Amino acid sequence: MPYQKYWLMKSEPTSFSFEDLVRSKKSTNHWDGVRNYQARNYMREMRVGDKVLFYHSSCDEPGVVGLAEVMRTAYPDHTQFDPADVHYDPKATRDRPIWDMVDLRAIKPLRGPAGLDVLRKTKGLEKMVLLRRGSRLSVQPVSRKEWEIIVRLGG
DNA sequence: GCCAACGTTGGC
DNA sequence: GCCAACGTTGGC
Repeated sequence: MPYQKYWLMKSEPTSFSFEDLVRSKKSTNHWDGVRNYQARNYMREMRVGDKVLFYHSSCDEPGVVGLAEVMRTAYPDHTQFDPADVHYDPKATRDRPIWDMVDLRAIKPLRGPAGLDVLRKTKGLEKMVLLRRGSRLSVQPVSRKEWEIIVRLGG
């Protein structure tokens, strides 16, 4: 396998939670709805086997709740073509898709969820994209060390 | 290409 | 619900 990378992906648990991923067939599902170019471009960099921190946002306890891995590299997000979908993009066509998604498989939940408050206080995570002021990217790169620290936090 | 207005994100 | 920070849009 080529060089393996680490990522963090945000989801609002009310729309799609880590538990939803676990309950999916083969614990695998597609990650649709990304509508930000930088986040999309990061997804395009993903390779099968890359590891992902699954983050819950806009909820009572925001934080990393589970580990996942990339099962399929970027391919067109079907929701961009569907006028009935909230993520519909009239500028996208089947011939010229704009937005991509990847498939993820749940590896395991973190026993002690690594809450945002905890992450902020944890040594070695000072430079995490997630913790940068004003950072809103829903798909972000994570360093190997950051990954290891957070996995250790989660037991 | 500038930039004001507007929309979205996401913690609190 | 508030609001800071950021991204996008569109007139010029």
